[in-house]
Amino acid sequence: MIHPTPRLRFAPSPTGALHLGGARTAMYNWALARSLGGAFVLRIEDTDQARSTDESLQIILKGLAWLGIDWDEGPEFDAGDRTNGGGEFGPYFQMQRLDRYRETAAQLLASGHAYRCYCSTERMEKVRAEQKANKSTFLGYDGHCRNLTDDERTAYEEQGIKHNLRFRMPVDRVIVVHDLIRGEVEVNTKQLDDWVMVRPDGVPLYNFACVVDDVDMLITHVVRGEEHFLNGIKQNLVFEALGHECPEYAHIPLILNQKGGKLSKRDPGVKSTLEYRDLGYPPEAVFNYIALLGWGFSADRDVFTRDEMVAAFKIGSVGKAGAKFDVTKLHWMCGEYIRQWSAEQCLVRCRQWLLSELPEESWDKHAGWLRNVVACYQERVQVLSEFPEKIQWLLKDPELDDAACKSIKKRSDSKQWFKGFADLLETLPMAASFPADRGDADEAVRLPTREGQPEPESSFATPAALERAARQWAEEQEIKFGHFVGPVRAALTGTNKGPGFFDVVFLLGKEACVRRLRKQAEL
RNA sequence: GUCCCGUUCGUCUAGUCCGGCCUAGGACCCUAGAUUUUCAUUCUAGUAACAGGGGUUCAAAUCCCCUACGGGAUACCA
Repeated sequence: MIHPTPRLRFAPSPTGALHLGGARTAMYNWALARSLGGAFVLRIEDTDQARSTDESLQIILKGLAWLGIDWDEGPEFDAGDRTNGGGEFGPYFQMQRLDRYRETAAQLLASGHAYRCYCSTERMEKVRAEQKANKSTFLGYDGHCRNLTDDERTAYEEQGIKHNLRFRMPVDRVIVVHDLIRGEVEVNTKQLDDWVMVRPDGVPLYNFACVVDDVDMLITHVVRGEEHFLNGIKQNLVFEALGHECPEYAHIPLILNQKGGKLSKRDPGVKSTLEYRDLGYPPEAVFNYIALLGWGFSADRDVFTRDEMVAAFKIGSVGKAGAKFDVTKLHWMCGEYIRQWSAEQCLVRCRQWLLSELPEESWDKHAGWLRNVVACYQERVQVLSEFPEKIQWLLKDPELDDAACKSIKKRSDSKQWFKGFADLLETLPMAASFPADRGDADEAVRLPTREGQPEPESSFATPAALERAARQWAEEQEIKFGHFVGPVRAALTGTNKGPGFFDVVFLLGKEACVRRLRKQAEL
């Protein structure tokens, strides 16, 4: 048997956000395509005209691009570093493929696989209600128009009644499908009704359009959510009616919310993909996390790159059970990625969150200082949107929080220390405070200060120089260094958390340190 | 109602296909300790699971059956 080029597709309908479940489906398709050396196609299923919007389309495209899921064929999209889309099997919007559906529908009508149905929505509702009332084991179309005579059809037409097209399902036939995840599953067509392929207005419905496109686009593998499992059976029969072989199917379980229920927009922590972007989640981390929902990279590793995932990905090893979404682990994963970056990389990534608090010009003017600020918080944040709040104390004199007040009150000598330490700082060649020009103070110093690193040389007081001066002073004053740091940090930063004490003093600069110490000394 | 799928630490999972290497491994969370000027990071240690019941077998998390529970489907949505 000839093995065709693997071609996979993700086929979203642009009727809303790309939530993480959809993103994961796209990712599994993408990963399988990449690992097989095949093509990844993005097809837009916009036949539900009432709900499809261009806005949703853009959200989906941006969401995929943000996660680094690139497509070989599909809508064209400029992702900055590359252009996705295009391709010779287009158009990739279903509403632009109506001719193909029309042709194929005519073919199926002619071959008897489809028939015209004149039943009204009202009648269908009534049939359905009766079936429920009778506790029927079968719910669905009753086949009213399945065997209409020509005369009956003509009569309907003459009354001006529009028809839709239904697929004639085989009666009582067992369909065996081989699913890459579920294995062999048997379904009896008794469960399925004659479903609608084409609406009265000529617009096709999902199960029909999907097959026509999968045939035309030479799709070889279909990876999608398990809510489509039964659709797979219906589609199977359309492929058969059309004389084509079925693609391989893989139905992946859904992502569940923390309670084990279906993911919905109301669930906390379960948002549209772009919301994660806007909250400063690193895309690599989100990618990594959702890959893990239903799949294991290896027995002892959870953190891996896109390339590593592609190399390791096997669709058959995706689990059959639904996975619950755990925001806490996502957050841990984010922190893990942020810590992997160099300080410089982190700075660039943080740009928008820093500039939300700072004048644009400070990006260049205080480049070194910002680099050091970011570096000090790199191991203290999990999402980048934490930055604005974290750096407030550097920008304006802080209100003291409870822990800070407590820390100051704990030592009866606090206020004397503030005054004395302020006096000391005034004698040192310290860098100025933001927004004043700090000269090249930040050029030589690379924060955070770590044990054992060589001491930088600078005409300014470095954290190491500050520490020497402070320790010596404390010794002369017979102050226990450990006692002194807590209250002073509180006075300087307004809290008892944060970077190393001398990094704090260094970053804050002379004027602000002295001002805050004297202010607290007098309260 | 009917049909399909599932169920390993609180959570994500490894192991299940081809029963013995499983006194069930890793990660998140939590707890304790170490390091530290705080917080964080880092490191060490600890708690914690084969849904229940029957079989088959010398041997079952792994195979079979039943029950319970969960998810999905049952649209002129996708």
